[in-house]
Amino acid sequence: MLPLKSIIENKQEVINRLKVKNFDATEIIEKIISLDQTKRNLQKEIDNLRAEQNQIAKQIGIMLKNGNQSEAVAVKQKSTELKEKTKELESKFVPIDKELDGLLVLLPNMPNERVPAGKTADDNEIVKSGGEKPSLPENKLAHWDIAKKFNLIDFELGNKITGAGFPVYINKGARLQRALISFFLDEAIKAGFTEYIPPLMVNENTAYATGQLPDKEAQMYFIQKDNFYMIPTAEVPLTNIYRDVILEEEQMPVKLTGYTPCFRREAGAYGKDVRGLNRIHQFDKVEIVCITKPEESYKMLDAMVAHVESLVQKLELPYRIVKLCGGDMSFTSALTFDFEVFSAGQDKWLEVSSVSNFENFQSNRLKLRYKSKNQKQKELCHTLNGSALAMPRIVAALLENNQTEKGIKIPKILVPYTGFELI
RNA sequence: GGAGAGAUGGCUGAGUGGUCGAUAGCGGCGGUCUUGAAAACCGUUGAGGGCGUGAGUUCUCCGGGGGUUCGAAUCCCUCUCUCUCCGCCA
Repeated sequence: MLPLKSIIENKQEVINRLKVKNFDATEIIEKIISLDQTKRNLQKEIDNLRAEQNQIAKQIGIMLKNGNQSEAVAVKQKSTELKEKTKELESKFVPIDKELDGLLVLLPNMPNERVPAGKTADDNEIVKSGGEKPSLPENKLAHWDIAKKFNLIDFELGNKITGAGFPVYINKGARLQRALISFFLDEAIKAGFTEYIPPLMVNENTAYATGQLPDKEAQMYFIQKDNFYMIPTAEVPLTNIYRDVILEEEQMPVKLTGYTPCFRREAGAYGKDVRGLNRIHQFDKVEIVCITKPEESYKMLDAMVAHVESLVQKLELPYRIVKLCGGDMSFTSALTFDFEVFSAGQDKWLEVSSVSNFENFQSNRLKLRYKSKNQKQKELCHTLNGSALAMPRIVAALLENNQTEKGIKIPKILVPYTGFELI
């Protein structure tokens, strides 16, 4: 949620920047400004009335102490009248306040000035490529065939136990998965991140604070009986650790990491991208989350991108870094870099990470602030997060790119984790 | 799942209808003393909003929501959470 103050103060800039996200905010902002004005006026009136009532209540207290019963009764009447008037104003105030909130929630985050205009993923900007695409024989396989051939992942078994999109990992398939989790966590810890194992289900407040509610309700599994949501990403519980927190300046930057399974309903997903591991309902991911001072968030974004890059490099995967255009960015992001790895069996680039700076958009809802050392003022922090990394597509690319006559070669860096060099 | 107790400021913990945004202790910050530090002493120390250039002023907040009252941290209803005992259990 954009802070109201900055919307009012930089009205034109907000409108212009949101255009990059193909969002016309003109009307909403006009409405917000006028509602805010009405709200303030009402609040002023209500405050004054309440001040008067408080005054009277105090007087009555003193009168009764002094035994002036009759005097007190007379003043009570006055207060009752004021109270009715206040109630009347409040009944106007509440819906206005709600409407204002409802409108604020509709505004996406402002894209950074570096974000290119554009409508779809085709307008994204490839900022860097690395690694080399493998040259595979004609009879190369896609990962779902490799998984079957070596009995690594059983998709049908998942259908039986749960349903489509819940694969079962077996033997070296399972061990490879576990190796990757450990490797990613170790790398994050080396880079200064603190590991957490958070809950996999969250309550409504938590889901709201990171923006999954009301926006992406359909994406989450919901446990009706207890009112819990299954997390779609570790970002949700990890970031919420810092909900309603006021940090000291020297506590920043905060750097968290955590491995969790992620659960996504993917309602409406269909067609070509859903085969094998490409899009599933439950998958494993190591997430990194950072909290910084506003002036340091873009430096941190660069560091996070560099960290993720080092991971795909160590795994010897061909990759490219993509800067998302306004039209392809998420609602909450100000600047996003996606990482894609080339999966040679399918001849496809697969998105394996998305690293974003949310600036103060999330902090505003989280009420995550810091107290600066010199000026005593409290200011909203900036939050960032990224996958480092998401397993299934990494597994897909590793299986596909490393297929040889003798079997699937495990990248050197992973061997200490897997305990085998070949599948 | 059953029975009971509780939720107060960074923490501990008072407060059961009238200057209570809240006693006290600890912690934090500033100062005196000291070569420096500790101790001791003095002072200061919650969050959010409105109005005001400012000093300031005012409103709201004692787990969440609702109610009673001129007036509520204090009474009533409801929800959530925590603790203790019993049951079940990795």
